[in-house]
Amino acid sequence: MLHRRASITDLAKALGLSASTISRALADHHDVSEATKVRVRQLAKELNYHPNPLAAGLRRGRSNTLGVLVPHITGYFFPQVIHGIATEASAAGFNVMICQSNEDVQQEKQAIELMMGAQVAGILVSLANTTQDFSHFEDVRQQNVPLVFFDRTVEGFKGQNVSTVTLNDYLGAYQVIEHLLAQGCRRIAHLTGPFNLSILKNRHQGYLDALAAHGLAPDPRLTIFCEQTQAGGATAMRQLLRRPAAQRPDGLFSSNDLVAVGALQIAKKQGLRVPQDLAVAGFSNEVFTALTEPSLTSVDQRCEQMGQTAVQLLQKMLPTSKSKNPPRPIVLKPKLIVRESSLHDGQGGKE
Amino acid sequence: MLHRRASITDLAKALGLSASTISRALADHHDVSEATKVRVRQLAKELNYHPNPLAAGLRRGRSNTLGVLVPHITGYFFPQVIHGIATEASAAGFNVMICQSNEDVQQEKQAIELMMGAQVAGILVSLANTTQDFSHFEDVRQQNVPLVFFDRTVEGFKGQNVSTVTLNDYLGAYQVIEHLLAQGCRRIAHLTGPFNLSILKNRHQGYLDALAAHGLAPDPRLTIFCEQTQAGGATAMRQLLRRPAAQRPDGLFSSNDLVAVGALQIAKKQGLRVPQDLAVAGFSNEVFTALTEPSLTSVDQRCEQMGQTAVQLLQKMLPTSKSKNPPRPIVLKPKLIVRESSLHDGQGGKE
DNA sequence: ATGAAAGCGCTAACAT
DNA sequence: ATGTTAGCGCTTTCAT
Repeated sequence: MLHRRASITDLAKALGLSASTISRALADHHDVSEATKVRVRQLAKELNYHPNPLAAGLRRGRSNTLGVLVPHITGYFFPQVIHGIATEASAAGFNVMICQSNEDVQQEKQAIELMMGAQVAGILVSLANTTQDFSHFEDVRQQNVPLVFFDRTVEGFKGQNVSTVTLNDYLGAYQVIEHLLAQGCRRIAHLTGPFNLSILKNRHQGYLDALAAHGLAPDPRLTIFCEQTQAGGATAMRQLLRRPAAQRPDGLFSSNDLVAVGALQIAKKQGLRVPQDLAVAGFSNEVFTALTEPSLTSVDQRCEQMGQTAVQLLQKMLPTSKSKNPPRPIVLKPKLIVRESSLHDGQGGKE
Repeated sequence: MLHRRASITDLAKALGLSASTISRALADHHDVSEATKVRVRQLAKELNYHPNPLAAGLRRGRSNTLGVLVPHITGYFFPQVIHGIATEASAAGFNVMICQSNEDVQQEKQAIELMMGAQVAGILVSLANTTQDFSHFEDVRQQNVPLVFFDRTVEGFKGQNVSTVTLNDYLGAYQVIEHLLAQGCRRIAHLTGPFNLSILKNRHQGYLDALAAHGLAPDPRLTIFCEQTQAGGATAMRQLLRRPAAQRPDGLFSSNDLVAVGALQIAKKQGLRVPQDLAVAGFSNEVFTALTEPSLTSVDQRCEQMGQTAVQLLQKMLPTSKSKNPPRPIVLKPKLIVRESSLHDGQGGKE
């Protein structure tokens, strides 16, 4: 038994063939005789031969691994997107390598280097929320490695082999507001966070436009910027409830589910009935939205579909693909999930 | 500007030196003159040189990447462990490559091959719950690639370079039961799942032994095997409540938080007061345990610490390490987190 | 202090 | 249908 793994030359020697024939046989190349192929495959199995992807990658200048870079893998969204990516990639014969930036540009940079070094066939990225400078993607673009930004993208970083998949956040917010208005709400507050990422800006705009479209002038005092945590939501809610009765909201739209829960808990603690006195909706359809009391209306971000779509876009940009132009950006449609927290009559839970 | 990345020979030519000198200079080898090192580093920067890890790995037969293989990255546990791994690995100069088995042995096998092919310096695995056959780890062992099993491990797969980190699940369960008994519970039910993974078996044993230690004979009818989902918990609870009053539990310990929530919701719906009529506790300290009403008592699994410990064990098994014997298995101590669902007096929330 | 040469395992252009 | 040759980028002995 060998200590090292069997290599292609081991097979070649054992069968009295050349390395190239072995290589071709294993690749099922058309001009290798069937008999030889059988012998090669047979021996490969016996010797427990596994091809060395490093050597192949080095030689070919490209591997069959896709790199995925996300800010983190906590919560519902990113793991689900990754699941979609993994499924689609696997079906297309790709391996997947996952890295986290921990919302840190420096780590984002390192991860990109790691992936480029591994000669990945393409890269799928969702940006860290602090990323302002994109020089670390220059290399990727220059070497024509296909790049897909998903969910958290950049304006102004275009290229032949660069594309994007996003959710229509604007529409998601718009739908929430229309739903709350239909439930009879007239003073709808909005909890949001910093606007560096366009996501939150777009949701805010959807909120404003939906109100305007229904003839309601948005009250700027009802948009509250808060920390994107449960505590942040609690603080914001307390602040809202300290105001004179006429200035308090009868509906609440939070751009973040955890923030919504924080607000929900304070509202209940202060004696408000949800949804009767205050209808509440969040964004992301986190797992726990189904577990709170009342359960929380939210917006599903089509996570799996986003992952799958991202891989499909990537494939269109591979050198093997015949499409010439960079694929157009894809924008997915969000799905409003109505639950108890916003449904004035009925039991909620329906979709 | 080059299309391809600058290589070591590009630097060599440009400086009139040999490739070996460049290699040594970049590795800060002691017998390269300081002057040369400076020139090399300078030019490397100018040409935006990045070493090619594939070539280095191929040559050295080992990379500085660690492979992490988990069943999935949903929920709280695995992402947190991975975070611990990533932090510790990064501090030690390792890159991390994450793969999922999706609880499927076949995918587990593929991922191991991918990692071995990438010449990882070591592998950290938590097994798929269906894994019975371990032949895919034979290769890893034979080539002496350090292997650490965490959380979900195997009995009977030992080796010079194989080690384990687990949680003391038995103790976690034991502590839960002692806590419930202290709250006055006398008939404590246990919701659990299939025993293929030793985790659930150990928690069940902790449950039994804790009762016995306090002079209570465990009633086998109070151990319910159910699907490990919210729905499974709901079904189990309904089943328990259909029994005559004297046979119903006054305490409930679920080996899974989601199952606990399902049970909790049914109990409330049927008019039981939690914790007064039924004290409830789960296991894993999932994020949502703090968000339910009442909030759910659970057991923290020391996720981050588990990840860090796993990397430390791995380092001890690297060829560079001086330790000779395989490190002893590490067993971490769980931490009971008491919340409202089990606290008969007081408000809970303390740890 | 530096260079020459060999080779890790694989593939692909160019023979035959 | 198979072999020969060269080389991907790097490290490492062995020279000088």
